[in-house]
Amino acid sequence: MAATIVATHERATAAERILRAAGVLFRERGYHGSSMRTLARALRMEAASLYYHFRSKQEILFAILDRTLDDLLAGVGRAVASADGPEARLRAAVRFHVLFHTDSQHEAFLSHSELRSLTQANLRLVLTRRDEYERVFRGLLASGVRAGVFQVADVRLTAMAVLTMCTGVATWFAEGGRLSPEAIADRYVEMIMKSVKR
Amino acid sequence: MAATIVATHERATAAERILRAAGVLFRERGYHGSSMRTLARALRMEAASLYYHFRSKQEILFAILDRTLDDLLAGVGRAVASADGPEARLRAAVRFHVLFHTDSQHEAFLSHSELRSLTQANLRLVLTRRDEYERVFRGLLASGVRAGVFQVADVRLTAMAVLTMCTGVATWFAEGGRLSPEAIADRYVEMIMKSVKR
DNA sequence: TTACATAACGAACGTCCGTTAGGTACCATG
DNA sequence: CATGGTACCTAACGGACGTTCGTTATGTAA
Repeated sequence: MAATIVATHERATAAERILRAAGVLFRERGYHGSSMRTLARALRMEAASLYYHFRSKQEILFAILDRTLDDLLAGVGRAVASADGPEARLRAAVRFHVLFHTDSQHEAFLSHSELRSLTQANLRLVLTRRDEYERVFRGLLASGVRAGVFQVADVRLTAMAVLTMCTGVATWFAEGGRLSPEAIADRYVEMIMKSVKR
Repeated sequence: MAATIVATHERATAAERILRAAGVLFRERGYHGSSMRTLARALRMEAASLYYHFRSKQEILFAILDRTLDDLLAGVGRAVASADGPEARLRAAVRFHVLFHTDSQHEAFLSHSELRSLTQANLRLVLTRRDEYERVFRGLLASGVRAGVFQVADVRLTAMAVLTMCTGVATWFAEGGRLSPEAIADRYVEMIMKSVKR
């Protein structure tokens, strides 16, 4: 999962190391609260050197969100394809969504909290694909309702509720905490399935 | 609800008008993305004049979060006191929580997204009271489990799931949108009760 | 050896930042 | 009518910001 940004290895390219560090920094202090000098310091380089790899600070933020959406869309596609029937598919999609938010915690958090720091053009690009992602969940809920296995008052609202609930995991999850990502995912799946089942 | 920050009236004090405008601005551009000059412009004054009412930019942020927590704690207290039994109490608390996040959308959003912009001392103060708020929901869930009306695998995790799900409303709610705050609250209450009931 | 690519550097640019100092109208009250 | 607080103003401070510049060190292929 989250294969596009590898980076934890030392053999990652400079651009990947920059994106990884920027993800952590932006998440901790926010986009406007982080300076190119601080980011450079974390990477043991000078601020000017960052401009060899990226044209601007904005481009770094956009690259993070863009890759995150790549991973989200590819991941949910794989999850849905791996299962049969609305119930199993929703389970797989929710499970993926939660695990993604523990796995790529920083980047996932940014995808929601720093949309406001994108230029209008970049925001449009990101929102279009985020919509696409949300449509997957609306589709799963709707087909479950049609099949008579789900009962939800409002597909659109339920999809938002499910997504924001799981997305919230990125705001409080702590590595090495009481519950493992898998345990959290399992319990979230159960809570959600109980809520949407007929 | 949310009576502490009145302000929509023209008869609000200058300090209240500043907090109200700062809430909107910080939410739109973030704390570090908003300057005292921009805030002043929105209020048709000069940046220096803000310092007559507040000692610093940080004090403005803290005042917003502090008042928001006042309102949250007082509101959930009233909600819980207005009902009898774990089920009715949880319903009332959830309903309040959702309505608060549509009502005081900007301030509520900040209470989660701009914690990172607080000084350490201010953060400690805010987190202590946020913990207190979360404990209310954990308490409601636990007493429902003890009474045999709820069945949840993990009280702590379920409380976080419920809270972040409702909190998320502040991220997407739009005034004059498809659903009224009351309709959203009602449906959220139903989804949650269905998920936690035995 | 020549030629070019890669990846970094330190210094400087103009701009904006949060904040402070000092001044000035406008009141209400003596 | 004088006084003093209230609520704002203009001007300025030092510092940090994103970014650009010219330069350098190293590697690699012809």
